[in-house]
Amino acid sequence: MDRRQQKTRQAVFRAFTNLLERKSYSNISVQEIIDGANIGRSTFYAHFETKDDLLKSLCEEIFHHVFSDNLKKETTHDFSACHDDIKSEITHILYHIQGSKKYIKSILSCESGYIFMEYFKEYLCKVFDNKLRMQELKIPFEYILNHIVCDFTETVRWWMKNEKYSPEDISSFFFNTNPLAFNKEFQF
Amino acid sequence: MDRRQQKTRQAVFRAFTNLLERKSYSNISVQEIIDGANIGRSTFYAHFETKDDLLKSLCEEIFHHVFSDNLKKETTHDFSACHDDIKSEITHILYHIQGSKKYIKSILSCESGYIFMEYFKEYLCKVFDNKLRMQELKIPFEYILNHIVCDFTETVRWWMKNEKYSPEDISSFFFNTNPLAFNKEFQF
DNA sequence: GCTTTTTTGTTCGGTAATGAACTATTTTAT
DNA sequence: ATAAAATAGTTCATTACCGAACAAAAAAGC
Repeated sequence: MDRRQQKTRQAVFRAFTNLLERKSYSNISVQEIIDGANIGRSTFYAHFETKDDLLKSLCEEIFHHVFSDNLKKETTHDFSACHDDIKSEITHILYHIQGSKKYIKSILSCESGYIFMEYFKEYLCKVFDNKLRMQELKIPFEYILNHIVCDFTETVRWWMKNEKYSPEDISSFFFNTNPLAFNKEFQF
Repeated sequence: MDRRQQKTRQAVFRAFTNLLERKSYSNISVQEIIDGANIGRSTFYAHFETKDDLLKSLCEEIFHHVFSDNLKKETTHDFSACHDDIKSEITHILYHIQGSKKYIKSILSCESGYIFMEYFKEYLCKVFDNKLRMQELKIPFEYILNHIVCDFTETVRWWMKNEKYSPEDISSFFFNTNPLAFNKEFQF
């Protein structure tokens, strides 16, 4: 991507998250973002259609960073290594989330958090989809998937407000409260 | 000035001074500055002819900031207020120098310091020129002017290495070691 | 010495940013 | 309720930035 576009995008994202730290999403005007990013009016609209579009783009930027390795791995379909170490993969994701902490915390601090959570779940569905055990279950697979995904997103939201824990800690909490979903020995 | 030019200039100045903190002026390549500023090659040369030109521009930027109020005041030729409170004017300049401390320290840290000092003296000559008492002196006026200017620049250089002093402190040191030059009662 | 690599400085067609002007919509104030 | 002010979103001619390619000089390696 052109260096100028990259700079503009980053400037807008930075201005936007800085504003989100101080005021809620709906109270932020496009003009404030433009001023904060120190760009021209038409430049903003060349990149983003609306404020909602900006939020969506920022979420996608974050997810692309957080899940980049995982989604790449999925395309290779390395089925043998697919099920072997889910926990380390989750820990890995949590490390990336820790790296994007500043952005995520800003977004989660107000109404925009809802949008973020919904997009987050979409991505997580792809990640967990073929990680869960495939045995026939007494409970519908979609229910289990939704259960795990929601649990994970809420875990992350909680983590962002309780920063004293490491990715390993969080990973441990998550797997200890969901032993059955990833364990082939048991069944729901 | 166009917003893009402003950004580019600031990016180059920032990259340049960051480099000056880590390595000496002559060991810094134009390419390093370009990379640090994250701009295109041709963009750098659209702003600055050479590395020396960049240094000169940075000095001028600093002096414009440090002396902006004083040079403005001079154009008005407010002769009555001109001689009345030199000390507060010097203190004011020292406050501005304190504000540009980061840049100045970087430049002074190596060979580029020599260039800075020479430009600095040029500006200071204009400031002190009509501040010194105009009586006929046993010593040539130009000698006194050079004496004061050099003393002040060296004072600033010393200050940049001994940051524990306030502008008021430095101003006091300076005037206490040069009582005669500004005092109408005495003569060299 | 010589070759190779790095750095410097220039050129230019293509692209993104600019800002001012404009309309339309929403907020705020009175 | 209505006027005024702020915000949203569009358009377009102008300008700065980009990057790749180029030649030339300097530095480094052998």
